[in-house]
Amino acid sequence: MIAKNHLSAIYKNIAAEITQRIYKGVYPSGAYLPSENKLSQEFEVTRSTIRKALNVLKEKGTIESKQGKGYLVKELHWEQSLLQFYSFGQNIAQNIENPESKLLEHKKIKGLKSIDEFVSTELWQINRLRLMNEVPLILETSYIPIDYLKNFEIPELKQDSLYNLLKKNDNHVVRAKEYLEPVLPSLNDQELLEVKEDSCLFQTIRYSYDSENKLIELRESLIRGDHFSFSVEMTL
Amino acid sequence: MIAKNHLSAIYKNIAAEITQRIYKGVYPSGAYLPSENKLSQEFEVTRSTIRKALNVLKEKGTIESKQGKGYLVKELHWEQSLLQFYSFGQNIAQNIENPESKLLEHKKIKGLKSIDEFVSTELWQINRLRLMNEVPLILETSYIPIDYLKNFEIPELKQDSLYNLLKKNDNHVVRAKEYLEPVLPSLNDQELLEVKEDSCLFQTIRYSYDSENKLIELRESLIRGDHFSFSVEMTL
DNA sequence: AAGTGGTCTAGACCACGCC
DNA sequence: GCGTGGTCTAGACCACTTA
Repeated sequence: MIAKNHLSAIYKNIAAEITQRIYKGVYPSGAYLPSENKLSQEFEVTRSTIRKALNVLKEKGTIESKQGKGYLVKELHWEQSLLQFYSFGQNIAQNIENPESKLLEHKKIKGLKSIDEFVSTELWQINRLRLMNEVPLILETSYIPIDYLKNFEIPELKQDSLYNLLKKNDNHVVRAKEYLEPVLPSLNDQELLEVKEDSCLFQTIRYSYDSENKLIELRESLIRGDHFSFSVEMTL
Repeated sequence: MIAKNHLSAIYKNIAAEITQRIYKGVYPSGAYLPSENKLSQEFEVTRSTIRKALNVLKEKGTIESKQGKGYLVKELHWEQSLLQFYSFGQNIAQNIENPESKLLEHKKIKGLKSIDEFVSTELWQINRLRLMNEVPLILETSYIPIDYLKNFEIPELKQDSLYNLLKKNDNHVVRAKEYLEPVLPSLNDQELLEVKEDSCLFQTIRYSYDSENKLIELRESLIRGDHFSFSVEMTL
């Protein structure tokens, strides 16, 4: 039951409740939410209050409204949100074609000195190479506590995304922060990404957290700067 | 007068009209808009329709609502929006301290081959160095058609921002797109930014357009990657 | 006390998708 | 035709700011 609490508006409580249900899988991604009318009956408010609540989720990109159909729970929405800033080339909005992912290595390590949260945590280290049209573009290294990824089968990684695997282990990423820096490739990077020693790369580091604010993945990516570019657009 | 046109919702037309008034200076930045009640009288709609229109501008960052006071027209909001992605260092949210701007050079050039819009346009080329706490951080080169910046006095540049100068010449930037790439510094860059040849930089290229979609500034910035980092945060 | 934005109600009509 | 989301109205009460 949603409390009528004047310290925080009702629509915010409803938005939080619906978000929780999405986390917990009551409203699974790919499915539609109950209609505005049904939700307004359940929460005993008018349709406009429900609309205001749903609008909160819509702005965050958690759901998407389709006239005549309903509210669709989006999958991986936040990962796409991060990716929307990347584009290929400068003016061309090319589509992602023939994406491919090669698993280079996976092993257990005892911890990461440089990351406070992972200093003494047993981790999976997973190295992958991402290609597009057979051109190597991104070199990824993920670190995930083994506790969060107990059922880990190699073939799954080739088909499923890491986030889906985490989901199956009941770990839901709800917040992520990503940092970008320009770097030069190491010898190993040069070989794998097929670039020269003087061609700069983007290095991104992404921290992914669950709803309890625990770090569940650290991902370092090296991205070829000659094929990717980061872009931001602003309109008054 | 706002037409009741069912091809596009009324609130969108009102939002566009108010945006135009902000462009034209009817509602200058730093001032408050007329109240919701007054606007609903003028446009002959209910308060909720006005609120929906104002919400469009609020989401874009054009205006800001303050309970009990009104809607404040923000200044340079889009430039701040671009800047919000930059941060100093990785985890520290340091403030910008002792900012300084050195005018290195300014001259007229006959055009830029690499930019279609500027191939045969007489341009101002303005080179500036930005420092923070006496550390050189950003090397900027701006190209502006001389037609758009007729009254150009050197001392003004030291105090006023380029956008304010353009505004005084009745050129209002309403849209900008910025691209980011990792690059290595040239010899000249190394000297000015005080970095070594193997320390990577961010190169950003920003295109600024006015309301008629004319390119009014091209700005290339070289940013020290060891002091700046780009970051994006996403929340479900 | 008066004016402002923030929230919420109850009801209406429209445009879209599907059967 | 029916259910869905999208828009709009008319009015109420609240919280905040300023005088």
